[in-house]
Amino acid sequence: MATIYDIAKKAGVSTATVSRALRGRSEVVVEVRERVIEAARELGYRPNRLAQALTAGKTNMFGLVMPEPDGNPYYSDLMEAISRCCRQYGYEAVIQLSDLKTDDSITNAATYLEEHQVDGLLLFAAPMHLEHYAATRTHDSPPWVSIGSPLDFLGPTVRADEHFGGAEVTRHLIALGHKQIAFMGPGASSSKGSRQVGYADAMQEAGLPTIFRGSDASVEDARECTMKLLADDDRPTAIVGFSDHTALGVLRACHEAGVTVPDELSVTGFDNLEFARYSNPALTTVDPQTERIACESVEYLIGRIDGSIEADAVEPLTIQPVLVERESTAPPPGGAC
Amino acid sequence: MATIYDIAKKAGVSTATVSRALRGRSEVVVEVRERVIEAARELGYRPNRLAQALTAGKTNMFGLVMPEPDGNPYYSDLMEAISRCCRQYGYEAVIQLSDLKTDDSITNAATYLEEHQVDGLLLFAAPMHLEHYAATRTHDSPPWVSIGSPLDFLGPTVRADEHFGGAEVTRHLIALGHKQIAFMGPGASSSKGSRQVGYADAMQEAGLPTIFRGSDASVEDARECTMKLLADDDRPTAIVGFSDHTALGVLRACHEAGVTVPDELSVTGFDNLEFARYSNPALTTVDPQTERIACESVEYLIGRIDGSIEADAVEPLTIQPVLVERESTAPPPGGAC
DNA sequence: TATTGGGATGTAACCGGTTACACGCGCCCG
DNA sequence: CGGGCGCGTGTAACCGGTTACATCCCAATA
Repeated sequence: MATIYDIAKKAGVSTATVSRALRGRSEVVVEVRERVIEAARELGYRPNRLAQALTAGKTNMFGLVMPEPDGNPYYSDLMEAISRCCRQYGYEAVIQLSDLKTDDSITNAATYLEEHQVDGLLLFAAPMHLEHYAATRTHDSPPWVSIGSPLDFLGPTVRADEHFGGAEVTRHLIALGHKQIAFMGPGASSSKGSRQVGYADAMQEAGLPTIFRGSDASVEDARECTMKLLADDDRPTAIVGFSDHTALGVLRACHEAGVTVPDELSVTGFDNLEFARYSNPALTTVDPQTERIACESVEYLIGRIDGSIEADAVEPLTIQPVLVERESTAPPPGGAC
Repeated sequence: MATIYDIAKKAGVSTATVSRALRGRSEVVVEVRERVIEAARELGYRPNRLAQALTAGKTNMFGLVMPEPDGNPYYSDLMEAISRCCRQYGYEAVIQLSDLKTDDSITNAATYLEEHQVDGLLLFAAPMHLEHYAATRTHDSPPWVSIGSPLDFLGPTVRADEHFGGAEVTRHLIALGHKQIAFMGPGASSSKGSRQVGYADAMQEAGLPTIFRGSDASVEDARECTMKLLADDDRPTAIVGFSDHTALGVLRACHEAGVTVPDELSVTGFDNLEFARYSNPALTTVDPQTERIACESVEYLIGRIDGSIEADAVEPLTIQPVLVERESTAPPPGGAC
């Protein structure tokens, strides 16, 4: 590759002048500037961003650590939103996918990005991963923010109010007259702010018993667990899905079992993915406002960098999700009993 | 951040020795090596990959340029496959999303990655973007390969045999007895190897007329165009979707119009996304073997780098996709007439 | 005319690493 | 006892840029 030395030789000036000319510094006289630019063009010069970043001490990149999507389109939504928002502020998002196998999975991915001198980090991960990461950070680590962590995690966070979302969708079902409402998906999460707890709190508020089923967020698990649930004698009249992805498995099980949604069973999701609008029936779900979360978290990093936000201002920012009513919910069979 | 200079001072050795010790070179005596490593640990040292890459002339990164997913989960599948495969070979994938607004969209994204000194580029893009890119490359550009470009594009390419896939799914419908089969999605593509042409060729082979509908790959467009199509007096008995994403819109339109799939209408997709297995009815589709495409293209780049593959060995590698029969296809209503 | 000032340009240090080469030391051998 | 060898380590150049500072030149001013 051509370097500024090649340009300098060709244009008969020093590298300092080349650098100044290319960066549009005013000190360079017009005639020289044009000579330099012409030489650069002829040589097909491309700046080496590594070298630039090394001297500048700044890469204009933000690192995004997130799980491998594994078929769940939510992650491409998130990625796209973050990427777009970074660009608005003159940054590029560098994405690092991470399996979540061990406690230090996220930390490793983040460390890799830090070694690449990203100017900030966005972490989409579970509390335990975040705790591990936070514990390993030092004062000279770049600013970071956790996205969407559905909990009382102590640290800089921008998230949807999942508790509210979970409660809201549950209340929607209760208002329709449902009394037996199951939650399908990873339920063991103990964190206070989660969708699961939102569901549980809404149920308790209404004096109804909670029913947790499912072990992970996969479609297949949701399908299988729903199949079992539907075979029960007194099966629930509504299922709250952990995510749209989970709800897909639920809907599929209903189809296989010949159960009509929403006439015989109501189903809800969470994420408002594109397919939720087009599934049959279209899915009642919760829109977590991913675009807003993305922007707020990027803006937080920008604030940290320009100094307008202090490192210890850890007030988590919570975005209110909105309920999207569609076709998959209706009063329970036999009317609101 | 701590640098090797800090370590050198702390351990009482030169930076050269620090570098050697940390990289595990044998020349360093054990006692010194341990002293250096201990100092590094205490200082929380993290190597600056920018500086390393600058001297090494190598970043161990591959750039992936692909369109903004815009709700289509195919792209996260692709991204994940590529990312995973790169890692197997000791590389990391850096993803750059690109809108496809202008001819140079892809070129700009690729240039950005080249300036970051990626060791190779994977481009997922349309022929016109690739032509533009190829035209701007010079001999000192890093090796690159186009992925999935469904055509007779001249240049290094790994792709699914989309023509075969399109033809295969069409033949499947013909074998079931369908005579009026429409293609839904962007149809104007003139490139020889596309799904569209596969469909058209299979129809012609059987002496049947082609019916092209739809203008782009969006779900909404597919839904609207299908609605119109279903209102026709002699509507088709089967619809070949450009992608699973498109088929989603088709299925939705059927649901809205009260048309039962597959009893009254057969529908097929292309991509074999996860939701295709769980949609109602489960979608007959074509699996493009994304995992294999990803691996082959990464291996091509590796080959170019280690010199085992010549730059002008442009024989495009074509992967045979496989038809996945599920529930959305059946003989036409009234039997095979 | 000598002085001052300021603009254009070059020199060289620096960012954080890697490594070719030089050097010093101890050991072995003739 | 001297020369050669090899090992461990340090010095300094280098990767490709940016920029503080020095320098030079010319016009304006006293």
